[in-house]
Amino acid sequence: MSRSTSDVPSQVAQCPTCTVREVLDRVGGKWSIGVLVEAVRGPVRFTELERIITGISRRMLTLTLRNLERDGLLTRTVHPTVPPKVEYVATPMALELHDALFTLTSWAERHRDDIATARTVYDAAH
Amino acid sequence: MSRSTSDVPSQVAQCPTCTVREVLDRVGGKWSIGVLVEAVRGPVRFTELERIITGISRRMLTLTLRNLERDGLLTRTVHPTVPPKVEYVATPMALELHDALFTLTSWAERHRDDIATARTVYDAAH
DNA sequence: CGGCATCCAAACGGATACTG
DNA sequence: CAGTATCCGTTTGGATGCCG
Repeated sequence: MSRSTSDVPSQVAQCPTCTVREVLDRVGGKWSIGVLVEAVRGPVRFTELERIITGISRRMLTLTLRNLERDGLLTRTVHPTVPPKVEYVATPMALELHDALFTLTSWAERHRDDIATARTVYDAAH
Repeated sequence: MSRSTSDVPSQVAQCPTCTVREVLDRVGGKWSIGVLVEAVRGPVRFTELERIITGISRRMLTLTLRNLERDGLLTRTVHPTVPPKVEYVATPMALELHDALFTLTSWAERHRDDIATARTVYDAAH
């Protein structure tokens, strides 16, 4: 792993660091993961999400959905009925991302206690 | 797994979603990954980081270092010399995290073009 | 039902002067 | 060298009214 350039397929993000940041810029938001996870389970409606994801505001849900849709992680389907019905579902790409996040979940679970301890120790010393 | 009930009101993560968020709360910051990556490569000094990580301010470097240290991801070593010398190095736990992030990197590389395309399409339609 | 628009508060982050 | 303190602009996010 060199600091200098290796073979790059496209233009931006040569270094792994930047690549990771790309992901983080998408799902690093406070609510993105939560919305994503629900959409992976199957089609889900706006109001459903609002109920499931505790604490999210109407505005943030909208913003999160729009961003995920824009990045091609979510598909938005409008049913022209009365009352209106809109369903969101994860794309194949999002499913893969969901699986990739499992590695992180695993890490977090393994080290949850270590981190808690580290914090306690640090806070005690400062 | 029911959508309807929120069986656990606790602050601690039971669901995978919350677990992922725990990680993101640590390394989701603008500079965390960059600093982490450098510290994984070996001991690195404050000024070195300031030079390597383009665009970071002195304040943000300090804050990022303190947070990573607090979470037990970085070890800070002070050499009582003149002039002072402080070295930061990643802990074993951080090394594992670094590896786990590779899965995400891989995803981002595979789908970089897809995302770019999705954005173009979305922006054109709105 | 599914939003968008508006207003406001808090968190995040940059620049830089100062210090042991 | 390795920070801390301060100031200030930007971004993020919550609450809510309105509307098709």
